[in-house]
Amino acid sequence: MAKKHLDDFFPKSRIVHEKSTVSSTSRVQEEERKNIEVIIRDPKNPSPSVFVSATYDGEKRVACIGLYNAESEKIHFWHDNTGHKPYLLTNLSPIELEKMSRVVSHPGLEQFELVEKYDPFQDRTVAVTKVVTKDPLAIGGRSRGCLRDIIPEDYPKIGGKTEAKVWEAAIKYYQCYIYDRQLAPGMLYEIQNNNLIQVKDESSDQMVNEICSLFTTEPKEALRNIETWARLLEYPVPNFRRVALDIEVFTPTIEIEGKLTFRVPDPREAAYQITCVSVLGSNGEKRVLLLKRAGVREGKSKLPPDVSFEYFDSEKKLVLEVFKVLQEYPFVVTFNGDDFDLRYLAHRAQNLGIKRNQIPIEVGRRVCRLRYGVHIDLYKFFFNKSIQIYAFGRRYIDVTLNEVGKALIGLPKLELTKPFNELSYGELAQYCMQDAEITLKLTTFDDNLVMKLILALTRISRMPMEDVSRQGVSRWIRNFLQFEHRRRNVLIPNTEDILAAKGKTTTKAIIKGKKYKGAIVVKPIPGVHFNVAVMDFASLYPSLIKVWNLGYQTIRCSHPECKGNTIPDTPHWVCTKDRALESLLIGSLRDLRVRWYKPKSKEKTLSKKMRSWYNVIQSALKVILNASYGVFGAASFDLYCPPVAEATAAIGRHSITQISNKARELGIQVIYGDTDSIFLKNPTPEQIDSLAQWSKEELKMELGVDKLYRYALLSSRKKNYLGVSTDGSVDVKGLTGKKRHIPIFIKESFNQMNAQLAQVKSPAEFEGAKKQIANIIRTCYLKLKKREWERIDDLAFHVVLGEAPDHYVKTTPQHVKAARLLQEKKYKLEAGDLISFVKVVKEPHVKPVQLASNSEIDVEKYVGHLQSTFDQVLDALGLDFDEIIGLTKLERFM
DNA sequence: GCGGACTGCTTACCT
DNA sequence: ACAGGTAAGCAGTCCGCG
Repeated sequence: MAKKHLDDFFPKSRIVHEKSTVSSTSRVQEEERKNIEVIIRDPKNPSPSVFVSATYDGEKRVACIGLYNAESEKIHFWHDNTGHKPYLLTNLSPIELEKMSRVVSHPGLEQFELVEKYDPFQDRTVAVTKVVTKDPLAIGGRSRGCLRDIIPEDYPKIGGKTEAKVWEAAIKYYQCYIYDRQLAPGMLYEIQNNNLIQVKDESSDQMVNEICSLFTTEPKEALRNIETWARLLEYPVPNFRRVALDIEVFTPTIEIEGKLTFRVPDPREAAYQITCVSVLGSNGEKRVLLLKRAGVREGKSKLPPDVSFEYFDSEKKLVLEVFKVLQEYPFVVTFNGDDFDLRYLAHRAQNLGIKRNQIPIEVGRRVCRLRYGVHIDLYKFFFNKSIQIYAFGRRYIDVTLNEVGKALIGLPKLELTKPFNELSYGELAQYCMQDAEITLKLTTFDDNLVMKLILALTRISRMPMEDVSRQGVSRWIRNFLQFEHRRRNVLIPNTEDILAAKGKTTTKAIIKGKKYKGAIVVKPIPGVHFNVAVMDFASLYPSLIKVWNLGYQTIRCSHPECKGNTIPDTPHWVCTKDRALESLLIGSLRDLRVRWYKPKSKEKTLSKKMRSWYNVIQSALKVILNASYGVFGAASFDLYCPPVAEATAAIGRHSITQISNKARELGIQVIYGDTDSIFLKNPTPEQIDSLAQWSKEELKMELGVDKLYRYALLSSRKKNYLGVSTDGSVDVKGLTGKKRHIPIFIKESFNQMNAQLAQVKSPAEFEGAKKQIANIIRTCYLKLKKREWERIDDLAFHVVLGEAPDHYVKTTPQHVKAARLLQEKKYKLEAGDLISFVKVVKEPHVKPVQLASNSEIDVEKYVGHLQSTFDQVLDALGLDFDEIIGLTKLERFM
């Protein structure tokens, strides 16, 4: 860290002094005045535009902002005119830098500036040098010889004694621009006299005020932060005019086992013809562009009459027509367009001799951008684990257009009845259009939920829409934290600075190879328990981060007087003087979700439209909050801080332990608990109230009733139970019968059992249900024994390949064995593919379902799986599998 | 040389 | 490219055993 003082620096011609700001509160206000120009929206003026994209224009050497005007439904671009330049920060003085020949002679160097930054580790302002460049590549391009490498490399050569450091050198230029100008992607802007000016729309003021009135007891700083978030989130969403695009390419076929299989053409080579492109606009435009080919029949399609069929005798003309579409629409949605459709189009266009400047696609390493619009690749968005699990509640498992389409909008891909290359024009058009339709509808269903979700995340994360829809939750979190650092003029630390200052973890994980100890799972009391209340802490980890002021700056802070503020079960302590940025921001997001958006999304008096809007926001917040603790324990996160993650988990354990003890003290039996929840047997409303009250007073944590089960059926295993709610719905958690890899044959019986259990209202009614359940199991067993399954597919296990088949070296699990058998038959398999296999008598005891026949099935293996699936529930019910299937004790012994 | 006890690997789940 | 904890099923290894 720079220990130098401003006095140590001698101004030179290239050196510019920036006005320095000192005290921490005035610092923030100062930054705000400087950066935020705001005008009030005038209803009579032409509508302002939404900030949707940000890039660096390499030719003009400035930031370029894409603005979408909801009225004209077009995107226009604005180039920076403020003279903002790329830079990095270093602890070296300009004098020292002047001595470094490779720095001074660097063609990209512009100037050195002296600036002050707040150092979060030392809790004081320090002087650093801002090395300003003409071009972001001068700071950290892929090529060697960029300044962020040169400075530390050459410092010893000029006799430098301390360590040369650079900061903020890995931030994308356009993000840096957003931070410095404190811009708000997803919000309204206007160009006035060629200046970019934020437009304040007063229509959301009332809501923002209402929200803020909920938080008047919060500290001023928190309230301010809540207001900022509320303003971003309450703002209305424009209509995004968009087009869904899908292309079909001639596909070489190969024959396997008499079946024709196709190989997806390589988009980098683009060696085959583009045969069909479907275009489906959100405004109703429906077009199919077809390439005329010899020997292709006209055929029929069931497409509606408003779809226009356009035939091209030249592929080049077809492609150029597609490019017109790409230039005409402000937003283009695809499913895997980054890696296939747009990439193929671009390379094919080159192969066809189309000039570069006529191709509106910028092909990147991983992304394909549009020169004049925004490309949203839904595959990347739906692939995002957080989106998959928390926003869509695991409704889809495989990220394919077919599966996602089926799961979210009930629209599967068209099934082909003949080989792809033999389709008539009509059939091809219909197939292609169906894909475009699924793609478009994935963005329009539930009142444009997906577009709204992307926009909400854009606003929270301060990122362009294209980035937010492709990157993971840790980037979203990183970016809004970096934004806040800049707002407060706090030096953004390097990952190694944090690690060096705060160290690693101290607790021992239960799982080998993990970095620290995690949550507690309370051992369940097996059996049937009537009248169970499940209480949980609302957003446990985000709440702890808020209440305990956790963040990289505050954990193990440098103030001696804070060391007494210890964290249970760890040697760590936390700061009592400064507020951690993470604590503040994550805490505000948590408060907004728990106290405003979640209740609003359920408020019956609101219109369906409003409720669904609140639901979008609360899901977006949920996705972010769910990851907000994990990121601190992830080495890939820029603000990685193991002690923060460890402390959070430790306080979590402490909290659930305390609350369990208190429950018992109140005379309530705790029959189970996991991480943030406790299952209470037959508690009175008063007992529940006093527990919640105690939590609020003693732990400063909100504890509420999450579920009321008529009864809960606990197995002896942790994370395995079944709960029947008061409304008769059944929650199945962790039980084998629910897992997706299990054969449908077994799953069906399991579901039948659940249906029986859902009927049970009182202990007395259990007897009848037990008989029914025994029947279900016996029937299933006998069907197996008599080999009377309907289709062999019903017996298939479905397991995902975590790696490519050749990558397994330590062991060969069964699904890999099956995968290798498929590979022998020339199937192409890679990581992420789902393998369906059955268990057979002969070595190696598994066979891919595609290659297996009924006679080979090892029935005894399946009986074994049937038993283990049901045993998890039967012991709690006091039933015995062997007895059910009619084995006497003697037979069992034999 | 063989079977049981054990560890390790892999996947799917829970919070 | 968010975390750790738990379960199941199988693969592979070690050890004892005349």
